[in-house]
Amino acid sequence: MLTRDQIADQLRKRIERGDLKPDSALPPERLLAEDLGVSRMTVRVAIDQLAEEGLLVRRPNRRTLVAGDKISRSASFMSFSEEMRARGWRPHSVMRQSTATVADVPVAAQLNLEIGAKVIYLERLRFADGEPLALERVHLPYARFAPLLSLDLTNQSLYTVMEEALGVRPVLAEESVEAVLLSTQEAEIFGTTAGSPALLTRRITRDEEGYVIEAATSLYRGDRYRMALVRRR
Amino acid sequence: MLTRDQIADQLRKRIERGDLKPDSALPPERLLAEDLGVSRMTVRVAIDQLAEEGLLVRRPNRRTLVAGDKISRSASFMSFSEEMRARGWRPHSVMRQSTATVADVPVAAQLNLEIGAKVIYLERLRFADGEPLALERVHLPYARFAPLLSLDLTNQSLYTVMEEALGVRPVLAEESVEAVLLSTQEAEIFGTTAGSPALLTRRITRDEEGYVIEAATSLYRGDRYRMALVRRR
DNA sequence: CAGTGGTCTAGACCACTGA
DNA sequence: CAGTGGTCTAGACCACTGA
Repeated sequence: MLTRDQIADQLRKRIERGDLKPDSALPPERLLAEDLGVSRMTVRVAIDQLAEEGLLVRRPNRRTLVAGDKISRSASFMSFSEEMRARGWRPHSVMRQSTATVADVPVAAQLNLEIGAKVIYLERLRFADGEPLALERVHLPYARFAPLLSLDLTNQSLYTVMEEALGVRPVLAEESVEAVLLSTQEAEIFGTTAGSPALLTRRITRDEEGYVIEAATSLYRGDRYRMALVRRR
Repeated sequence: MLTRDQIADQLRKRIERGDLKPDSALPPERLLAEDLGVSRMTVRVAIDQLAEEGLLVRRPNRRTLVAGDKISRSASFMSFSEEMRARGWRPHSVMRQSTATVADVPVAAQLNLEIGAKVIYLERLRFADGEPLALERVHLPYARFAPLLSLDLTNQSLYTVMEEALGVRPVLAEESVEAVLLSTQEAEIFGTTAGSPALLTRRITRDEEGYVIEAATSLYRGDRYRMALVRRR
């Protein structure tokens, strides 16, 4: 039996191959269901999934359209490594710090821990195509993530390691983004000049159960990085 | 018969009233369906809707949870006025320019028009609690939006006017965000100093049919504004 | 008017959880 | 093991679109 995901994959491939052209209409749902030997509801959830990704555009009472070329993909979040690869840049990292320490007031509040509770602190300088692009500072609860300290995180996505080694899936991130100027110290790390513009993002990430698993800040060079996102209404 | 939306509203109210407490489990879907006299599938789409908004947290094979207090709402986009009111600030605007002009190469590319096609240009300085916060520049296709030029947009949300006066609903926005420094001219408009950090967002907005309805850039003072967003994975 | 997506029903079977 | 969410079926009726 064909599942929702298999049907979505099939449609995705047809679009990528060009069988279904941008701005053209999809066949009627009832016809797709019959051709694929599934019920119409199953076709609908597959279409919903692709519409959510931005590949298809639903129009009430009219056929669903294949999205135009320029609509970019979903608003889901990616790790630094994933994002850089998606943009065609080669990522690598230098680990500057990786220690166990204790939570001060702001960190405790962000991670929902007691003040003084053990936490892990990671600081990585992240490169794209050999150039330093972002300085990332992450706090994690020690109780859940102690094993991370003995793993090599230099060139691995933190989210991938969390998932594969600890079975923890980050699913929701609340982020804020602001514009700041680089301090002398920060400029030195990037090899640029103090007072250059930079994007500072703060992120609180939660797992499937809604528990906070990470409080992170990332400082991106303003002259090299632009954040992209898709919003819906 | 109860619909998906009515069921979602009912659950939303129960959560707001505190009948359903944060971090507690929702009743089983089968029980809710029976109590409400609807089928389980209908209950499920209502729950999906609230989970999408961040009010509920689904857990496979376990009861759905009411989200904890701190999880913020959806990642949908808002107009400047809507966003300011949501943050508890009083918005107002000064219209600096509102003219018909012709599309140059970048504007034509963004709006999917021929070079030289007629477009509307709006430039507004936007205030929060009496302080200048953002400089917004918008291009719209003249063919669809000519009536806007004769309306008062000084203190109205552009999206509200589009919807109410023209029946056009903005539903999808592709945005990019970067950090820049204010030029002497821009600093003068804000009444601050050149070289201050600022957030520059570029936005392409589409209607329900996927047509581009707006190409906008907004320049936010970095010392006063922080962008907030929620990402999912 | 036929075509089409939006929504709903009343079941069914599955995989996973946790006592 | 019972409880539970995830997925699917094979229909049904509705409202809107556009010829």
